Amino acid sequence: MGQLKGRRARSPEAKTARRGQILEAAQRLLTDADLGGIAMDDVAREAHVAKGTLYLYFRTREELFLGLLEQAFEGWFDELDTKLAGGQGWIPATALADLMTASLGRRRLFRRLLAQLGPVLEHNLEDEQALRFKWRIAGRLATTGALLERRTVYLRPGDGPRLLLHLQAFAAGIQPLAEPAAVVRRVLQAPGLDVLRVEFEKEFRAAVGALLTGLERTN
Amino acid sequence: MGQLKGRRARSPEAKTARRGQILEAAQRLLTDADLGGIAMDDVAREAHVAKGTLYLYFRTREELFLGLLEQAFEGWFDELDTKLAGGQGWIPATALADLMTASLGRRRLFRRLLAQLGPVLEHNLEDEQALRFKWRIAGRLATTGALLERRTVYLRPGDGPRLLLHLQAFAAGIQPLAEPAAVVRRVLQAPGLDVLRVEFEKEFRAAVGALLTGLERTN
Amino acid sequence: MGQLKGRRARSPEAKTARRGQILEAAQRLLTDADLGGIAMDDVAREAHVAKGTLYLYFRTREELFLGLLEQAFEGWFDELDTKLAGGQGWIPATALADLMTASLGRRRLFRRLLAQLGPVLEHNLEDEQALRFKWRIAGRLATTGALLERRTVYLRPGDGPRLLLHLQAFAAGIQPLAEPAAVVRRVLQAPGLDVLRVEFEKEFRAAVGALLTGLERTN
Amino acid sequence: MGQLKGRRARSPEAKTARRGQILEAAQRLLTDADLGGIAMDDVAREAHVAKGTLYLYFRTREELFLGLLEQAFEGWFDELDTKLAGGQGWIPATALADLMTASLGRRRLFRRLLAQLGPVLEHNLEDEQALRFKWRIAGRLATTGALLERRTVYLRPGDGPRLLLHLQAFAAGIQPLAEPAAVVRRVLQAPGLDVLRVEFEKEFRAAVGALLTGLERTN
DNA sequence: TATGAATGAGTATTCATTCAT
DNA sequence: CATGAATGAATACTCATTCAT
Repeated sequence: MGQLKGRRARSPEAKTARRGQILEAAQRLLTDADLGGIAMDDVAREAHVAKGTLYLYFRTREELFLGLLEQAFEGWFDELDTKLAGGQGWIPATALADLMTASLGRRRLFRRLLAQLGPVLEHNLEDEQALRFKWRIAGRLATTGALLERRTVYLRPGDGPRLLLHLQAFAAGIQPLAEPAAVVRRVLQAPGLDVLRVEFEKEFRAAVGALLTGLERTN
Repeated sequence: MGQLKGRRARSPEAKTARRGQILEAAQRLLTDADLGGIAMDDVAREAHVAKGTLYLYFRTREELFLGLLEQAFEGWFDELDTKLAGGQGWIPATALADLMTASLGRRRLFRRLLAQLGPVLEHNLEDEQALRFKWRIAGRLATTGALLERRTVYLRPGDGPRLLLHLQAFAAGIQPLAEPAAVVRRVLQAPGLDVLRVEFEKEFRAAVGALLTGLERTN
Repeated sequence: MGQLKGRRARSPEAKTARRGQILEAAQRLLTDADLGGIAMDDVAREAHVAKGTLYLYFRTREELFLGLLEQAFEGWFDELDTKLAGGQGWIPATALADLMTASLGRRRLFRRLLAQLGPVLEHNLEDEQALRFKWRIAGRLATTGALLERRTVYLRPGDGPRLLLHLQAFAAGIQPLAEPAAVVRRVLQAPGLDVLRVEFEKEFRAAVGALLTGLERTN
Repeated sequence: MGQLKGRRARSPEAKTARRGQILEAAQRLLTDADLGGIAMDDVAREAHVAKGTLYLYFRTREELFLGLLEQAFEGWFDELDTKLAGGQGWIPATALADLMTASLGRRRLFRRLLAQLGPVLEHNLEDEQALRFKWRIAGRLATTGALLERRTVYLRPGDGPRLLLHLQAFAAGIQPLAEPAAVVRRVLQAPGLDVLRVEFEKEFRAAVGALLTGLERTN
């Protein structure tokens, strides 16, 4: 784990640890606050690190939070890989829908970051960082997607990664409806607005269930 | 229509016209720039209006852009209503997928705003404004959703509005992938990143096609 | 009285009435809010008049509130004149101190405006307005001051107006201590800050009592 | 003293020095301009510091200027303490009036800030700041007031602090008459307005002289 | 490496005043 | 006279980023 608090990080491991320490701090803050409401100052304070130190590990604010999203992506892919590689036989559409709903339902931070990817996170990045990120995602998409294809009948070559992409897109799109801003949350109590009171897992499961069923029946 | 250029807007129609003039200006700016990159100064200049005038028609920046989104929503619902009320008989899943893909494919601004709804737009609003907006959406969701149910066999009561909600969520989620920030666009040229080079209509059609097929076969 | 609400003010009386209507509105607002917290919009609304109308009767915001102060000054002088001209014989120092304390103690608005005279009110005025105001004050200072001299033994020629000037200055100086801003009011609850918890009438009476006694004994 | 010009202030002393540098700049500006006419931009420029730096040392504009007033208060109390503790024997009323007039007569900035205390300075403060300020004042009021009581026969216990409070209130009240806004200064040249052409030291001395004489004769 | 003081561009919002109707 | 849209100057404050120590 490379325990360090105020010490200097000289070894590569120590540096990785410090990087992680910062990301964890950011993650903690994001549990309660919106991305837009978190300043670098806050992250530094939460990480028990000086503000300047942040910039030793991340070139920009966006890179920092993108790092968080990357981590979240990895976690998701890891889980899927485990689940998919662990089992045997074909996974029926409904089971897969359940699996996906569960994995994304649990990952609130992931969903929240996902929803900010385009509007916020992918700005102010060096080409290099953006490339690294995209490469990483593409790679895991390929791997996990392949795994997905292997465990299903209804996914044709190339459909695995694509499905994953669609799922995360849908999750990103549902998220703001499921966890709206404070004003909206308050306002949605009003009668007649039931349609807009959305629960992530319910809607996600429904839509993804239909989608997978559709693929199953078609192919 | 209350044509006015530099004149003062005294009549209700003239005021509505001026409001529209501002919204159009904002819309024009949004074609090229990100929401985050547009200052009130810019809108004022583009609308040939003083900055203070903006605040005569919109209480906050967010309200202004939310107004734009509302307009876009209305436009979408209008089109769907026309299409759905105009025809006869049941619409098969594939036809509906085509219809939806077309209507959303054409509405780039709508998609872009949709993607910013949660992260940006729904902050700094008065309860009153938020409520008005949500009410409006809920109302049209109900109407158009009902129309949808009437023209399909596979949509059960309540599924119409819900489907619309899912579609816009999916559109919002796909959008940032289809039109990423400049850095990302550049970077995606790299080989091996094909999966991430996403075209809105293609992906949307595929997913929605499957989804509707799924519903069709299930119900 | 020149009853008018939305009607036009053509006759001089009607115009004066409308002017009064505006001043009354401003006065009403000043009861609860700080001068700095009252916008021309507010005055207009309270006076049931359009904003532009305000500028038909007062050239600037400052002139409006200076008008209020002038009115308050007149009221004060009127009262003093009545009291002083009404009685007979010499007024002892203590009686005069009581009289003055009472008359200023009752005039909260006057005191509040007085405290803003220099910092705020006397800016953004045309020479003409400033002159008119000062002339008016000087005139009444002279009259009432003379009255004061006539009813006292210890005031020598010229001391009357001067005393009045000193009294209003002291009132203006005490006022912010007696009615501090909200934060301060809250904070003054803390123990050890008793010296700063000031009651206007008490302090004013004490100081003025001593002052007048001093004059009485000296002259 | 922590001499620094463009250097960074890391040590506590250096930080105090920088704070002082900012206050001095504000002070310099206040010599010619009204509080209301001084923007944070101006202070920053005058202090040769970036605007943001101001907010490293003062939370709000009000806090900055309140800091100035506090400093001025301290200076006044310091002088009084020196004068009062330095001498021997009882101070007669006239001598005390002279002393007070001199000390306040010299402190133009103090008087000007004093006159703005209520209307402007004590807004937009955190409770903490307000409390600190009031505590400080109360403390020095107590000390210097006690000193005052020790050197006089006519001040009874508790009258010392109170007298000081009255004196500064009177100074604050006279100040705008003695140094009115430009318009007024111009206008006061007119004949018949002699009463309003006020010289601080003269009026202050007269009133305070009487007041102290009154106390002397009474007690 | 780490620090945290310093920077300064960036901006939404307010509001007295004007002027077209 | 009255109205109330329109104006646009004015400004405190934030915060990502830099850089002296």
